Amino acid sequence: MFHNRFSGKARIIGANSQRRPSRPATLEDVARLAGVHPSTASRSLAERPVRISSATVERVRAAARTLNYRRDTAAAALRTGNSRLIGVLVPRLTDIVLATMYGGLDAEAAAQGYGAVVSNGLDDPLVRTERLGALLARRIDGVILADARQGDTLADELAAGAVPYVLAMRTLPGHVSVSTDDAEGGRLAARHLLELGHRHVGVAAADPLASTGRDRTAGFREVYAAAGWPVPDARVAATGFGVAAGRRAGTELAAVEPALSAVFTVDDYTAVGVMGAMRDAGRTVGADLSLMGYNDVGLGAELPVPLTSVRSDIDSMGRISVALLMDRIAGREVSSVLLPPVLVPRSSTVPVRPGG
Amino acid sequence: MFHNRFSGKARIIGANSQRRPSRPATLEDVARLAGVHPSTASRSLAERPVRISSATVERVRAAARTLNYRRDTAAAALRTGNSRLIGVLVPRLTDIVLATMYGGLDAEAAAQGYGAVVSNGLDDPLVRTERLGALLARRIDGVILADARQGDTLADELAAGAVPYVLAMRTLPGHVSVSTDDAEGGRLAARHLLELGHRHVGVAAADPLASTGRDRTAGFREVYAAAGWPVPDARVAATGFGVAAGRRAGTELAAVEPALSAVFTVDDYTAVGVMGAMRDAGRTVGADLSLMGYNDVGLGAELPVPLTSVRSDIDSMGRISVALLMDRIAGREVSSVLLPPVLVPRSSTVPVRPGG
DNA sequence: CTCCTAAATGCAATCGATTGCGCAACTGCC
DNA sequence: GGCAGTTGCGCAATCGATTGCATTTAGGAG
Repeated sequence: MFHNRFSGKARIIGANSQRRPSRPATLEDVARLAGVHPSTASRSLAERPVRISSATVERVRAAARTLNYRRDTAAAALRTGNSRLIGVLVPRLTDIVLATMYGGLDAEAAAQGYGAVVSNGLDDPLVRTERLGALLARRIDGVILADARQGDTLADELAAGAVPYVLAMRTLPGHVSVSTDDAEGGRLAARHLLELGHRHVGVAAADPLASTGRDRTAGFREVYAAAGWPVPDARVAATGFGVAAGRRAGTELAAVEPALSAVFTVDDYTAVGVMGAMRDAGRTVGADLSLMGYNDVGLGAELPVPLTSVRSDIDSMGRISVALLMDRIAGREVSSVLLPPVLVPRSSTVPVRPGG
Repeated sequence: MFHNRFSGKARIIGANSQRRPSRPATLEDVARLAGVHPSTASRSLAERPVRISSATVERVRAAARTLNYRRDTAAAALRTGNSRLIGVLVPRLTDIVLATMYGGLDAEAAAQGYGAVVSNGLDDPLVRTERLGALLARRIDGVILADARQGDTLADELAAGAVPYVLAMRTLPGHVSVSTDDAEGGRLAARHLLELGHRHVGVAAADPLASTGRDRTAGFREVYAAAGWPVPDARVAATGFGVAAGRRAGTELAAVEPALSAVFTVDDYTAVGVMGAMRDAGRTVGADLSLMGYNDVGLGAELPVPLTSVRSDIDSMGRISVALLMDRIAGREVSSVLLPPVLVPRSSTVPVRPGG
């Protein structure tokens, strides 16, 4: 909560007021100006007017233009039952991957004449439920759930309810979702490190209840196990997503004996945290330690030691989520979509040292 | 635009449909169950019911609870003229500073019973106008403009219009805003580098049309000029915000002769780009080059060479913006707020080398 | 010139919540 | 017991856009 608005040393400068002029034009104003009945005006303003002479359509549209008319979405929503709003639930927008996805999502929604409302669920069940409730109260036409976790009941509640939805980013069995092929991404990472000769490796698995963390880790371990070098639980640190969590994971993994020659982190930001911890432990990424990230956020390439990562088209993920949701709103059948991952090798991964 | 939804190698898996059950309860349903008139039910459900017996209030609220009633915001908006929605315009949410601000903003808005709708303006006048139009069509109760730039007419249009607004993050003369004291932040940075003995320094100024970039740069140069070591334009690279822009700035600044001993970057992300370019130019941050950022995003501390930065309470900035906007919506006079910046020294800044 | 059909438009109800006004019942006071 | 003032609640209008149905107009056929 926010109590003392001006706590600390925040300074207040200047002052200002603002005038509040006339009300916006209504459909009736437009109709009057065009000399027709409001219903005719309404039909003329439809995307594809039916049974209205083109002359009238033009006259009405001209009137609307001169009056700077904009349809009142609240009134339209009340009448039609469609708010042309979609709700989006993410863990946190400060995660650049989610923010990128939301960028694509927002643009696509706007292109379809929809608005998007995002809320940070903070991976907290109470907050999530509360926020979803607020979205539902707005008679949202659909929901994109980007913060699903295993054991999550919210998705099931949505499935049982009246509101169309799709999952994004993270999957959940039995629900339609748009995500990257995380298991395959994990395999790509594993093959890359194997090719460099790494046998004794660790994983910073972030959140095992999120399909992203779980599947990337699973794909990675699967390949290593098949190659005869299984990765035991002791070398998998599941501390959560984010820089701070990565630091904890790095600290855990730095303590493994004998020392790991490479670490796969299921998220670039988390990888930065791992990097920090490893530095403090005296390891040098790109020299005596190979480090991989995931998602290829723009920043990784500019790090002092550029970070090897696995990339997917996250912007498209947002756009496709919207497209799928639109299909669902229209009552069409939809199927889950998996986006292909691509390995992006950089200098943070190097061949294993003799004896590593 | 989004054309071929399943371009590339995206895979489609499974299939799923969703049932669409009964409509949500209306106020009339609640009234009927409670045995009162809808108007009475409406009054009973108000935050502070007036002229209604407490017994009736209880009965109505119980009915609402059992029916799982949620007020239809579209209908309420139509009747009252208040949508209880605020619009937010940012350059891009992938900027973690903006995303952080939005986090605070969103939480505070929710606490006040409002919803927030964000749009990415992309610093593109056309996109911004279009998006703001879409927000206005939703009869937004207010706007928080976080992407103001010098010469911007959008803010003036808002001031002339009927919709209350406040600027956030960036300031503009004559408009109420909530921002950090950027000039002071620039001065803090300058004093820090001066104390370390740096005389021959450069600035990565990002976007000079954004008050953040401009004021931080100005404050910095002001202190250096006063100390007798003015920073000429040739040592100020204004290439924009972001990692890629930072790389361009870094390339420019790396070419300065004689070599700079320190660089102040007005944004942490941009600083990462500068870092990358400097690495490629053979410079080592924290050794033969001191580098400063701004905003202190969580990541800076975990970089291989932890980044010295200037921090402000960005989350509060979002919350205060909402509080000010609420005041304005209520017709109260409001004043701009400046948040104090704090220097956070880390190892990317070191004393100047002899002869530097 | 009349009749029929189709095209163009008007009429009025409707979505769900809010609120000014009015009526009835009740309280308190002299 | 009567009157003023209060309290609790119902009535009906209203916000702005949409849409099924009715009505008018135009055009073509016979």
